[in-house]
Amino acid sequence: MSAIADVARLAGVAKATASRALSGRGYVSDETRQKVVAAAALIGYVASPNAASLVTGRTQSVGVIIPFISRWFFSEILESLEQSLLAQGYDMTLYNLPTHSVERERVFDFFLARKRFDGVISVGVELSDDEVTQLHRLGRPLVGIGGEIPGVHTIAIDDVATARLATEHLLSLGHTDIRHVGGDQIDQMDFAVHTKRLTGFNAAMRAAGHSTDDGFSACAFTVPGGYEAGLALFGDPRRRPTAVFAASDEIAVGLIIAARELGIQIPTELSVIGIDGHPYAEMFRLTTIEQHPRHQARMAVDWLLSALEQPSTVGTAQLTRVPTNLVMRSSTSAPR
Amino acid sequence: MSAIADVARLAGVAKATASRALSGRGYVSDETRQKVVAAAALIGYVASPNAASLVTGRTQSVGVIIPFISRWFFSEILESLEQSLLAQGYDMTLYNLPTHSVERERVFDFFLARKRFDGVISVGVELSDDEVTQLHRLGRPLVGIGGEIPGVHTIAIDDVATARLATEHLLSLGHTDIRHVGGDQIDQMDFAVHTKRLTGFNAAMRAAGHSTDDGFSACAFTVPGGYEAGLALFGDPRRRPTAVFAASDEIAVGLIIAARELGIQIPTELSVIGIDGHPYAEMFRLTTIEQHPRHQARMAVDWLLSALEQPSTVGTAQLTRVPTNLVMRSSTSAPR
DNA sequence: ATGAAAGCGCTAACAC
DNA sequence: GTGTTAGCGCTTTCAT
Repeated sequence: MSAIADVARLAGVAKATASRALSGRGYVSDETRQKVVAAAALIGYVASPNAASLVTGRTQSVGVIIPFISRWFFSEILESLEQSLLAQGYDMTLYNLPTHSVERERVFDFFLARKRFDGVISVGVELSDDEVTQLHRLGRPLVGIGGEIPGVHTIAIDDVATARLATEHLLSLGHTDIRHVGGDQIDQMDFAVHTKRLTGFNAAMRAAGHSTDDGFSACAFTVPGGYEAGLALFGDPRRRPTAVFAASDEIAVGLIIAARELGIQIPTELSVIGIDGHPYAEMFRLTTIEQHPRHQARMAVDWLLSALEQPSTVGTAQLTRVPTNLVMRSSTSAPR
Repeated sequence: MSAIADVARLAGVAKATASRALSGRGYVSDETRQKVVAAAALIGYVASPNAASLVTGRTQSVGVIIPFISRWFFSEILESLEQSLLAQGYDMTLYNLPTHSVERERVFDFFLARKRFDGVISVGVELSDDEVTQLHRLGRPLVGIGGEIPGVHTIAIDDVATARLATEHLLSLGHTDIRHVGGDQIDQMDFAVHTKRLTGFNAAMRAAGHSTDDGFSACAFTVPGGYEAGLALFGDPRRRPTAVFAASDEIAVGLIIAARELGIQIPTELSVIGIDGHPYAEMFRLTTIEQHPRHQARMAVDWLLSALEQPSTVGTAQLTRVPTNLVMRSSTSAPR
């Protein structure tokens, strides 16, 4: 509607002065600023971000690419990213990129190429070298959450160590017949999360002198996934483990639901531990390892925004490990 | 990087011709188009949407305002919106607006006023008259999902009728001692969804000649919320209903978990019905009423994009009721 | 069917 | 401190 020229005319100054007064950049006398601000308020002036972007190259918005929206960890990240960005005056443009998707190429070649963002946050997406190069060529800072990407600043937990910690907790209680129920090893999430958690489990088991043969069951990374796996795994009492390390709280909850349905007592007959810090953990009194998604999200935004202010930081790509911590609840105990 | 001038030079034509060839608007000979397209591909030209927006007024992006990200219904809507919009070449900018939030004013006055979108989709947000006026003044189409807003085209289910249908199912099985467990009547979601579902419940109960005194328990609209309510409601066997209508599948699942923990058999001692179509419904064999979020999302996008093509449609604000349907599973049966 | 030129609304240099 | 001027990269009349 109204342009900055209208504001300038009304305030009796030049466009440039009006621009300086409103943006805060450059020298303007207090008196003039007041006039300009009043004039702008009077006619309800709102700057056109397009026009500003065209000349400054900044868009005041951040692109987020993420493979899931509805899974707890990711929606938690998303919510936190949105809040942090909004608080700093940034819009958040969302690209939902399922792992094995035909959209992926399109998002990179078409949507991201449009450069409608000042930076990109990649959540749980393992970018290929080509994709990183492509993104870097756009000259915009890039932050990853969820796993190491060469040349990209990243916030992530240590999946192997976390899985080892979970397993060690069960071992320390005296369990020896422990299973790992986690994501399928073929149909992986990015960053080989499934493999890393299995690796941590196997390492802990072997270090304690236990076999890892037949120690793993695959399932979908969801409550129903854990439920299905639980029905299959606990069906035969003779082959039932005394403890299970689930690769996520969702899976752990599904396992517990299945166990209860089969009449198995938690934790006297079966101990279960998960990873995440999901709100359901409380309800199921699930022992779990928290990975603080909101904290990770805030760190990512902080880094991105500071990289925007100090473009020198661009070379500083490094991996920040976020500590995870064990929260004990009564889903685990010593084997009887 | 490269601008349209580069493409034009390389193809040996004027900027205007290059623009026409690439955008598809206006007359260009096939031969010329080919040359231009080849030149663009050669130097990896991508049009600057900012510059284009500045002159066309179109941004090729849509703003979405939504109160929750992690609740199933909303994340399902979000995922579907994103897919539909992406498929049509639109970016999606997300504004997460918790119901009682201080951010709300800021989003309207600052973020939405920037007009960085061609249209707005409001999901589960009951816009005030002022907000609608404000949005309409921006001259952009607006579509709502979740409840009637005067002057705004809306996609919604009939909450009262849906709640009545759910209650009638329990009544038709022969239940007379039925409770409704739903959202708090003071701390409402937008569109008074909590009240509407309670209203539908009360209407069905009274129509069948049953009292509605003491027939309602409030809880959070989540699985843990339903769980808490269930522990409280089912604790005393003497006051236990034979059936419960839960205002959402999440609540219903929480109730079932609580009931099982208390040793109550579903459905022989207690029948439960919910609303949503949540993926957990299958696992808990929950009878539910589906409300098809993805369908609603697609309808909203379709309407918005057609309104963008035919601005005449602007006056056509109307309420489209999305049909809901009962899916019977074994969480309900006749009272014994 | 194509080219030349104007201008979308803003900010950044450079004068004063 | 403030005004003038020159574009940012594109689309769109208006000529031709």
